[in-house]
Amino acid sequence: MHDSLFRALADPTRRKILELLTAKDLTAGEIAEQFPIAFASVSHHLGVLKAADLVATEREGQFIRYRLNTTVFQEVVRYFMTRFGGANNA
Amino acid sequence: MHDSLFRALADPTRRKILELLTAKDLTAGEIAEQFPIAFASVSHHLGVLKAADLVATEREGQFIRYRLNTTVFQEVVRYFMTRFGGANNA
DNA sequence: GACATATTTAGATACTTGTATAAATATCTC
DNA sequence: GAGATATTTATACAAGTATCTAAATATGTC
Repeated sequence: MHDSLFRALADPTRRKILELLTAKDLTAGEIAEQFPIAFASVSHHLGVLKAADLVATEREGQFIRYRLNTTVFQEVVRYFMTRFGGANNA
Repeated sequence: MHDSLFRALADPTRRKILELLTAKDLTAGEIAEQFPIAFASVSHHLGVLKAADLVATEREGQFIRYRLNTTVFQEVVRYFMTRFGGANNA
């Protein structure tokens, strides 16, 4: 269940994309500009992030705007807090 | 810097190992028993977790005991809290 | 030191994945 | 609808990885 989520977070380009989106929502092109790789490659990463539900999209005319899905991040934090955040073994 | 950490978390077997270690410290053999894969494969996963500093080891005679390194988990939570936990864009 | 147990390391293989280029789809403007 | 811009999808390929078996290392016991 968490699998696509953690796999999505495993790539540094994708984590960078997420960090960019914390500042403000961005179109696919605005995101792709920030990276030295091909637009299609960034698009692939965006697809992975979307499949993991880490981002959501909305079409705006020719553009597709990406935004963070903060709900899922809360789930990630909850995952770590519940499993690893409590009292530790001796 | 976080790279080995997130890559380590990307595999479900490794996450399961971490969860086992939340209950109590375990030897490599005790961990390996829990999985349907070869001992050597589990050993490989343990090596990845150790390289990511998610676990620490201590030799006990013939055995090697693994324990969680909770400090790193706190760093993970902090990563998410600082970057994605705050107020969101409109 | 020889043998048994515990664990890791080495080498091989199948699978996954990140990237590229090229083609396809979608929207806008004329 | 033709052409331009924005984005995704298809295909291919190189690099990474999860797993296996076999060999190597480390410790304990005799």
